Amino acid sequence: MPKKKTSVISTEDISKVTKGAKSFARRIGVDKNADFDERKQMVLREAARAFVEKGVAKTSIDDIATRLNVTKPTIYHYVGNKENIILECLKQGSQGLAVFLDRIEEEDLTGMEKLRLLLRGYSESVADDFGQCLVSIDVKQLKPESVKAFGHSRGRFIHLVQDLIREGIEDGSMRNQDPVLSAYAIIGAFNFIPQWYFQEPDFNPESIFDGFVDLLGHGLKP
Amino acid sequence: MPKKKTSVISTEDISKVTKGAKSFARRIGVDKNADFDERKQMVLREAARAFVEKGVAKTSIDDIATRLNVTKPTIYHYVGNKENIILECLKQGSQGLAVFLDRIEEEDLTGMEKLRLLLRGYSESVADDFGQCLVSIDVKQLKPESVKAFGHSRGRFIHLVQDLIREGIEDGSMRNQDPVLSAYAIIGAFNFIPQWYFQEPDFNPESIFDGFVDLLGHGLKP
Amino acid sequence: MPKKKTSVISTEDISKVTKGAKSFARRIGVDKNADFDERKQMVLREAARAFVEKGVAKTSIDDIATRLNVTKPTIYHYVGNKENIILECLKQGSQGLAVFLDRIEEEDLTGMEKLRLLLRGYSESVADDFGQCLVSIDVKQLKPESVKAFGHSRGRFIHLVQDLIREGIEDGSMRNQDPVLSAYAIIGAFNFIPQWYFQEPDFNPESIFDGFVDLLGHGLKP
Amino acid sequence: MPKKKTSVISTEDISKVTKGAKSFARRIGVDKNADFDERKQMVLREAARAFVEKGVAKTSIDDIATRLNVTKPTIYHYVGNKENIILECLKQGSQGLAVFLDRIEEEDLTGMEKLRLLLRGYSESVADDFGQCLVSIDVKQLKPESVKAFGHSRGRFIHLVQDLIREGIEDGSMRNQDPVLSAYAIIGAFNFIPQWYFQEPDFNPESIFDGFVDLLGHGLKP
DNA sequence: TATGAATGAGAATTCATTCAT
DNA sequence: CATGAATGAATTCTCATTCAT
Repeated sequence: MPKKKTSVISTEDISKVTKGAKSFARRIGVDKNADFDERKQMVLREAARAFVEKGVAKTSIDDIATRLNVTKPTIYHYVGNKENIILECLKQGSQGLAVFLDRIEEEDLTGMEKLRLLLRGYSESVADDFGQCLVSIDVKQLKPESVKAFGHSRGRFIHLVQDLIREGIEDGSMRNQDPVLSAYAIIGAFNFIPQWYFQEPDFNPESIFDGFVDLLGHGLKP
Repeated sequence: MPKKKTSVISTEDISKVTKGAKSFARRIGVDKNADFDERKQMVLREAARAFVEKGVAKTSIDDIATRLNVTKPTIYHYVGNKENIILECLKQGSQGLAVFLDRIEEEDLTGMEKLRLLLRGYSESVADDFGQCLVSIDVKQLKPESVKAFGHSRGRFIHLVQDLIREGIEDGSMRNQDPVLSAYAIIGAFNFIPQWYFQEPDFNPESIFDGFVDLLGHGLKP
Repeated sequence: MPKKKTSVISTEDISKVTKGAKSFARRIGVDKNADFDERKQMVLREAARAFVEKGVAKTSIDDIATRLNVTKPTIYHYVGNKENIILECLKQGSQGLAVFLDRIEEEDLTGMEKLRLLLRGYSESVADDFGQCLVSIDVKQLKPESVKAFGHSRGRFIHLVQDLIREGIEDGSMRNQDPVLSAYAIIGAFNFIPQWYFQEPDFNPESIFDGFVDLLGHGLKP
Repeated sequence: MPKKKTSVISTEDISKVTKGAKSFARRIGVDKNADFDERKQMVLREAARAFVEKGVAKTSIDDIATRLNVTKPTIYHYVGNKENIILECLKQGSQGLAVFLDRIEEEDLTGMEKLRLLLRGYSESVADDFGQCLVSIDVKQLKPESVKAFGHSRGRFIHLVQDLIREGIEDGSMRNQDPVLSAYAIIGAFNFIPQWYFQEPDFNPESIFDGFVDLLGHGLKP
């Protein structure tokens, strides 16, 4: 059970980055491009955290800069503008998921098994800073164009869950039920995680996944 | 199936309010009865809608005023300030629920029956303008004091669901499971409704409730 | 000969407005709309002066506000945004001219007489705050859309001068010459006025007009 | 008739510079001769073009750097700061003229002949990148000190034209007229050239000069 | 009551400029 | 010589809020 719940997954590499972030120190002899990308990543990660903690609207660029011990223009140096920061956070959140999505579509499993796999990925994803952005940032905050540019991934995920349920019903691994409603119910349950996760120290992604799968698998009834 | 999905429940009273709202500024004289409280309610209702549509952060007091055909100071006259508007919307959202909460605690039913009743109330609640505020407004947008003042209701609801599950397990109306996780899963599923509700014209509160109870009751598995 | 060269034309009404501008005082009992328009006009006039004195780029909204003894948001209250201020100044500059343009197109005169009339109008126009904006603000400062929205008037003037020269050549009131080049030369001469006008206390619009017409009419040669 | 109107006069040397400019950053080694002064000149030339195209205010140091395929600090390395760049561009613009000024003062000609010579020089000057800066950059953009340091040249030119007119009147090569106003009219006409030059592909410095001298020499009237 | 006017406080963004490497 | 990084200082614009009428 992690003490510091900032990011649960792959604690090692992130903490490495984080440590760097604290000083934002320049390391000499490192490949320039890698350096830039690494720092950009620090900025995005810190932004993601701020967004999750305070909400996008209440997070000013200055806030992010202060957290990183730099000044506003530095942030702009790496990420362009706020809309872009949000978008990149969302994108990185999606990418975490995408890995699972791709894997699932390839493998040869029953609908139920696939969904299980997907939700396992989702519960991990939701524990990551970017993953939390993905589920907690309200798309209404973005400009319509950005929404469109991004909306795709969200839609893809929803449809995939629906399809998996349909698949499961067909292959007999699931009960007959409304795939659309069930999909929304499941996704809603998972999206809600970041909103209580930090107040419940007794759970980690694994135990959450287990509990959710238990409920969603067998239902409330005896 | 409602055509206009602005608010599905109790369409009658709402439309009454809405009609009033449109001519708000010019109603004086015509409808002297529209006293302070009634008008305050119009302001809040319109604010709630704006919040749901555009998000709290992107809704300026001016936006609300414009929707009501009045000017900013008028808004302040009735509702004090923005923080207060949000708080009142949340409160009214809670009150919709509270009715059910109270009823449930009184009646003599199994845990499962009570939860069912509660969720029926919740799904209706979630379809109302204020109810949607309740589930969609991020408490992070509020000042810490306000959060504390309000957090109560949200907490109360969560705990109630948890308790009902515990009750259900004990009285045998539910399977043995983690009450905390199950509660969060259920609430998450319902809270998510407003985020997709308007894009799915095939469902109404009733059918959603049925679908959700079906899934949450029996689970995905056969 | 005006002492204060801020605006030469219609000194009376402008000074009246100007006096008001200094205090930006609220007069009671005045028609609301007129009030707004009047104040908007003060803002624009002061902006125009600032633009001419310091250049558009070096004139911040704050500068304009300070000149009027108000704060930035007040400026926005009346005029929307900077681009708009510039545009309105240009528009008002054009309108000053348009009066002459229209009159000229109607009357039955030789090309030379018409041109004379036009230039008389132009030399007056150029002495007004807005007229100076018209000739001294570089359109490159504006967004392409605005340029297009406005470019019209500038083009119209240039073409009119060209046409009048063609007309003059045809009706024998002018020597045969290149209408395009002559038009540009004439307009250039007049547009340049604001750049030296304030340093030459010995001239006023009338004497400038006379001198220019003398030169442009008879040429340098004996 | 030149196809590419970037700079009409002395196309050869300019194109040489231009070619260099494009590979500026990578030229080291290839062309070791491109010493400090030469590169500084490239920077200034490119700056001048940018100023003319987009206006001083809208041209950032970064813009200039990008055009040259280098980074901002490189610009600073060669030219110190923006004010200085502008100043140098103006100075070089003046120098183009100065050549003519000096020549004219020496030769033994009538006022009219001298003015003709001067304007021939001016019309060429105005077609050069730096010359265009000279006539199109608003001195208001500069700091007062710089204005004073530079204002001289502009003044010198104006006074020279006035003097030549006086001379012409005295020696009988010109009609009697107001030398001050005539000077301003003439200079205004020429200064205006860069503002329409690029939209009128049918004219080149030579034909413009001819047309202007025709108008200014003989006047509009028959 | 309702309004127009005005403002303080911030927020995003840009840009000239410097510095260590 | 050239660069990436970083910054201070503006600047445009927005918004919640107040107040006199």
